[in-house]
Amino acid sequence: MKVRTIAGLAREGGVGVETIRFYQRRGLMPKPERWSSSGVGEGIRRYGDEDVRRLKFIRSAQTAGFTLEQIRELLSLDAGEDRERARALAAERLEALDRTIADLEQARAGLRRLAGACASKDSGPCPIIAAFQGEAA
Amino acid sequence: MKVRTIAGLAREGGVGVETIRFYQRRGLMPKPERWSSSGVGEGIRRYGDEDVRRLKFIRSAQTAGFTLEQIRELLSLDAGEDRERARALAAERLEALDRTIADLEQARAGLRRLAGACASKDSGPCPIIAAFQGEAA
DNA sequence: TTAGGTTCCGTACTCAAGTACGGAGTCAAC
DNA sequence: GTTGACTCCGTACTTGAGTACGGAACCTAA
Repeated sequence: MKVRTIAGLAREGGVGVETIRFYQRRGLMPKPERWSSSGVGEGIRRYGDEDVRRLKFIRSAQTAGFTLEQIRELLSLDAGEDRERARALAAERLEALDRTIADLEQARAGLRRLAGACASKDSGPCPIIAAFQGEAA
Repeated sequence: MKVRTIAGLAREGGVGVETIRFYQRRGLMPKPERWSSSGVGEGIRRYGDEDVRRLKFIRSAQTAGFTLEQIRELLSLDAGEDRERARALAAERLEALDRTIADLEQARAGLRRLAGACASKDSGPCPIIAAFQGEAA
């Protein structure tokens, strides 16, 4: 079980040190005990593999569109008994995500029209608003 | 050419009045002259169909992931001569949009796994972190 | 002509998700 | 046994996109 300092954890998680501290303040990441090798003073905190997994989970869940607050709840549900709640959160997000993806695909179509309209080398204005609006809603 | 007050424009554009004012301050929407029917006083501003189109464009462009600042530039390019720049903006956004959609589709797969893992009615914990992380990067 | 709803404007506040800063403590290597 | 990098902590600042507020001017219908 590899251990790392906060900088190592940050590196493996692809975030900055300050971000981890921020997650700790928000209750998303634990603050492991400070531990001094030389027995003198308070020492520093060390992080294990579990912390890396947790951090990576946070990043993926964020990509899925969960807010940090919702992620905090998911994490508190992990290994808990409330499957019902976990499923509800997932289902709700799944629906929103599908809507978002659909919106984005519509937007992509508009953008292609726009790029196309401005592509031909002949000078003169390309009507951006009209091109992008197209026949879309 | 129908005219409307700011509230009418807001309604047709599906935004709040304050949002339009905000866009005016940011230079995304024009501030038409104030016009008084009775000739007394300064009157109020009236908005036409062009303003509705402009407002709807802003909303679609936002969905496509442009920032308001980039949208301001696009609008200034509309009917301008700089096709090159317009195309560059569109292409860049198109690329980012494709990445985003791909990420979201990955996230959707994770979410489905999560929903599935917590779906079976047997009690006991469902390992949210593991389920969502799955085998995804 | 007056009461109400709107409009106009400047300024201030909100929210999510970080980022930055500064000083004190800790650690590892030379 | 000191120096230079890293950690810890609290607090403050940032960014993007709005929202809210309050007072004065304006407009419309009764």
